[in-house]
Order: sequence, then C-alpha cells, then structure tokens
Amino acid sequence: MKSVASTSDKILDVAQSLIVAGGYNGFSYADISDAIGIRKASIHHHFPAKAELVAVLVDRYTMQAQAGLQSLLEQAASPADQLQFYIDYWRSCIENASQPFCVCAMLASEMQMLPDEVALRVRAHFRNLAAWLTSVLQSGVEQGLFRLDRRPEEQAQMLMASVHGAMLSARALGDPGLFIAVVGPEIAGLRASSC
Amino acid sequence: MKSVASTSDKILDVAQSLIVAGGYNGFSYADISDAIGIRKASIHHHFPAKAELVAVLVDRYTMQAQAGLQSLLEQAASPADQLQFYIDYWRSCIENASQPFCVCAMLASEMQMLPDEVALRVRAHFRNLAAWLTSVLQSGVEQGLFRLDRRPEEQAQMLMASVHGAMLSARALGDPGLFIAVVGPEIAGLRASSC
DNA sequence: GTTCGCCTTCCTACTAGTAGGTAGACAAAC
DNA sequence: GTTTGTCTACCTACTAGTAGGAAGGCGAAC
Repeated sequence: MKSVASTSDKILDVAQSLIVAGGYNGFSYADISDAIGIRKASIHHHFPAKAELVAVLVDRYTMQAQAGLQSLLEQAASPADQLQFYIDYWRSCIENASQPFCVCAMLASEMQMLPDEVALRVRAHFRNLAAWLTSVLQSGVEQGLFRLDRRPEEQAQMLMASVHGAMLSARALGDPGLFIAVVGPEIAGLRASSC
Repeated sequence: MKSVASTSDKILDVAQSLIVAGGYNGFSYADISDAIGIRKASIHHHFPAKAELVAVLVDRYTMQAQAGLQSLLEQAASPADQLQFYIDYWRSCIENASQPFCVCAMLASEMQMLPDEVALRVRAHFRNLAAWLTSVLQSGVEQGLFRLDRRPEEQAQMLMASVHGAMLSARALGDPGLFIAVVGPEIAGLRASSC
C-alpha cells in the first residue's frame, strides 16, 4: 500500500532537482508549476515565500541525510564499511544521474547571497556531515582499521572536501566515473594497511 | 605609468566578482550598471548578450590562470615549491576575500544549465588545471621529491578536487582558514618523506 | 440526516518590479 | 565622415508575491 506523495512533497521534490541543476536562482515558481501541473499561486499557498520553501527543503534534506547516515552506523559492520557505503551511495546517485550533486553543496557555493534562513541550515548540514565522518574515522582508529596522519576532525574535513570536489569535477568534465576515481583512492589511503 | 582599465575590463571585473558571489544566474546587467555607473544599454554595446559576456570573461580568466601557472613553473625552483605557491595564491585570495572562490568552479556547479559557449570554456579550464597539476606531480616524481600512490593524472584529479572542495567548505562554514587546513595536509602527503 | 460554518486546496486574475535585449539620438575621436 | 561609446526610452518575457473566490471535506448543531 503505497501512499501517494502529497502536493507539498511533490513541490519539494521538483524544487530539489531544480536546485541541484541550477542553484537557488536557477529555478522559479513557474518552473515548479509547469513540472507538476499546478498553478503558481497554489505553490504560494503551500510555501508563501521562496526562501521559506528552500529552508523547508533543506530541513527535509538534512533530516533524510541524518537518518541515512544513522542507519549506516547501525547496518554496516565496520567503520570501513560505513565509509564505503556512504561513497557508494553517492556513486550510484551520480552514475544513474538521479541526484548528481548534493543540494547543500550546491547551495553552499551561493552562500554569500542566500537568505539567512537558508544559509543557516546549509551550514548546519556541513557541520552534521563533518561530525558524522569524524565519528566514523574515530571509531575506525579505535578498532585499528584506520591509520590517520591527522586528527579525526581534520581528516574528516579533508574527506568531505574530497567528496564535494569530486562531485564538482565529475560534473565539470561530464564524467560520472571521475567521482569514484577521486574518492576511492582517498579512503583507501586511510586504511591501516596503507603505510 | 598605470593605464586606466577600459570600460569593458571594468565590466568584466565587476561581472567576475558577482559570479564568484552568486553564479551565472546571480547577477544581472543592472547590477553591473549600478556598480560602475554606466547604463545597462552601454553594457550591451560591449557585450551584446549575457552568454557572450561570460564566455569572454571565462576566456580571460583561463588565459590569466594559464599565464600565472606558467610563470610559476619558471619562477619556483622545485615542483614542491610550485605546488606550494599555487595553494598559497588561493589561500591569500580566500583569506583577504579578494576572490574567495574560483570563477570556473562556481560556474561548473551550474554546468547543467549553462549556455554551451560557457560550459565548453569552463570544461577547458578544468582540463588545463588538471594537466598543469599532472605535469608538476610528474616532474616531482622524476626529481624524487614526490612519492605518489597513484598515477600522476589520477593524483592531480584528487588534488584538484581537494582544492575545490576546500574552497566550498571554507565558504559553507564561513571559515577561511579551513582552506589551508584541508589542502595543506593533502600536499604534505605527497612528499617523498611521508612514507 | 441535513444544514451550517470552517478549513484546505486550488483556481483566475492581478500587481510591482526585474530580466535580457533593442532602437535611435547624440557627441567626441580618428 | 565614419566609427566608437554613451545615452534615453522602450520592449517583451518573466520574477515573486497578492487578492479574492470556487469546490470539496468534515465535524457539530439542529
């Protein structure tokens, strides 16, 4: 029994894929209107202002991401697997083009001209992701799976930057395989056997 | 004897800083008009269409970058120094906020909805930068300065991704120091003494 | 069990303002 | 005397957002 997505969910879904493609200024209420066959004014009924729509969208994205990362902690056996599943998730998103970029990475690039309510939430997502990576690396070190050159929080920032930079290169050069070509070696280098 | 910048150069300068802040859709002819005290129509005299303006801008940026990277090869003694000067350049750009992001990295994030003439040029810049980094790493290996885990071209892609990802993190978290905190260790890991 | 009022959702029709772009006049420079 | 650069004035299309109303669901009052 699959419940049909509500109108506001459909609006957020479309808006998200439009943001992934072109950022905050890269979509309009008219674009969403065309995509889901509803009038512009009806979208304003659900989300009075654009900044609010995107703020809700980022909240939803952050919560989904947090839930996904949490379930990775519970399902994947070791920190090494947790990291591997995380990048495998993005690899498949990029390779089947279902979501070829992180919404928050996209918005972060426009940080300087984002409404405050959106900028705040994007920043929170970066902090959450960095914290998750830090804890996974930390656990890996404690279990003797990883040998890090730096403190876990520094190494986590390096890894996060690699992931976002790899997404960007894959997009810039039109080569989805570039993502894993960049990120794969990066996590391989963290393994205890590397030195 | 310093020649005064021409109007078209001033237009490109302003457009560049606006793109760095908000991307292709983040600026308008009216914004440029306000910034340099000239009418919108006068900008259209120099650059009939927006896509053309940005294409010229990216051409100029790519040529400046190529010249800068070339002079780094000539001025810096060793490949290790060349790499160091390259990231020092970006560190200072980010820390004094003169240019806190790479124009082409910014545009690359919007690749999917860029006019063809712009997308083409952005992609070319990525290829140029990757090629430069590859040749520097290659030279470093030949001189026994670097020990790489991967082929130079792969390692160059990883380094480029790190640089762009570090810019993004610095911006997202509002912490300019994060750039060097991420990229510094990354190039330190390439040095022959690391293993 | 039907009428009443409220709420949700969507609609048509509109606003003020901004987008990129054009036409043509004018003045100075070559 | 033509080219170059700027201007005023304008255009069409699109932007986010608003006003006001129609259709239907739902629970309580009668």
